[in-house]
Amino acid sequence: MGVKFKDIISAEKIIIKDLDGKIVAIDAANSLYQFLSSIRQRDGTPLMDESGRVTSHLSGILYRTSALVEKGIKPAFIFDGVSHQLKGDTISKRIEVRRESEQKWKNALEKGEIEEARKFAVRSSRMSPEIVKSSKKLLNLMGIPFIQAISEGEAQASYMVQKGDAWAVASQDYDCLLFGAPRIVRNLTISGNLADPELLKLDNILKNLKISREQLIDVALLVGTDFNSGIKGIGAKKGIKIIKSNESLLNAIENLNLDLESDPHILRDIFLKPELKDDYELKWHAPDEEGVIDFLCGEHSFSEERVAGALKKLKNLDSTQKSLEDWF
DNA sequence: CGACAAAT
DNA sequence: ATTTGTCGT
Repeated sequence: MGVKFKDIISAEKIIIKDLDGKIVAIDAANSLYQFLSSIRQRDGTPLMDESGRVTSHLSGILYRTSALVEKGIKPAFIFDGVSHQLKGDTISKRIEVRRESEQKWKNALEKGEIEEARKFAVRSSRMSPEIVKSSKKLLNLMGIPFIQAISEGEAQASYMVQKGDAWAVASQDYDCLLFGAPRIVRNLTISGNLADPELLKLDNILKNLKISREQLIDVALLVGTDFNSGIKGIGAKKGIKIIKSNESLLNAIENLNLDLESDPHILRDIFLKPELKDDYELKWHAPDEEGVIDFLCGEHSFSEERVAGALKKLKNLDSTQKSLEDWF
C-alpha cells in the first residue's frame, strides 16, 4: 500500500503524449496488483482460463503494454526480489486481510449481494508465484524487457531513473520518492476513464515542502511505511511539521519521547542504501507472435482476434524502427 | 483495466 | 465524435 503522502504531494497533470519516446520503469508488483484487483466480472470473479487459472494479469499486461508501445512509450517491468525483513508485519497483515476478504466475498455471493461481493473480491487479490511466472513469460514473448530486483522493485526502478536509464517510474505508490526517484508517473492508463496521468517531480516536491529527501524519509517513518507502523495520530501534515521543527527524526524521537520500535538508522537505510543491480539490459524486441498466440490462446483461452489486435500495436511502432529483430 | 459495441 | 455500458477468461 505504501506511505500515505497524498495530502502533502503536489503533482502536475500530463497526457500520454508527453511520454512519447520515453522509457518508463513500471513497478510490476503495483501494476499486477491493480490488474488482479480490477479486471474482474461484476460479482468479483477474476478472469480465468478453461483450467480455472487466473488470467486477469495477463489480460492487463497484454492490452496495456501494447497500447503504451503504440503510443511510443518504451516500457520495462521491474519485479520485486526478496523483501526486507522489516516488511514481515505488513506482509502478514495483508495475508490476513485477503483471507478475511475472501470469506466475506463468498458470504456476499451466497446472499446474492453482487456489489458487496465485488468489493471484497478486490481486497482478496493475491499475487501467487504462478502469476509472477506467467507475467514474465508473457513479457518475454512480447519482447518487453523486465528486471528482477534484488530487494524492493521500487528501489531498483527509482535507481534506474536516477541513473538516466529510464525517464520515470510508473507506480501508484509514493514510496519511490523515498527511494529517490526523480520522476514518478501515477495513473499511467490509456483511455484514462477516471484519473488522468500525473507526474511527480522529486525536486519540485522537496522545494515546495522546503525539506530534504532525508527529511522526507523521516516524515514517512513517523507516518508509517511498509517497514514500520509509524506513530499513532501522526499523518503526513503533522509529520512534516514535526520534522521541520526538530530538523531530524532522531531529534524528534528524543525531544518528543517517541517510540519507533525499530532502529531509525536501519529504517532510513532501507530507503537510502537498498541493494541494487547494475548488470541489467534494457532491450526491446519484436514480439514472438506465434509464441504469444500459443501461450494466450492455446494455454489460457484468450480470443485469437483480440490477441492479434494487441500484437499489431506492438510491432507497429515507429517507422524509424530499424530492424524487425531488435528495436535497439 | 482495456476492448468493443451501442447509444447519444 | 464522444460517452456509456458490458464483456473479456
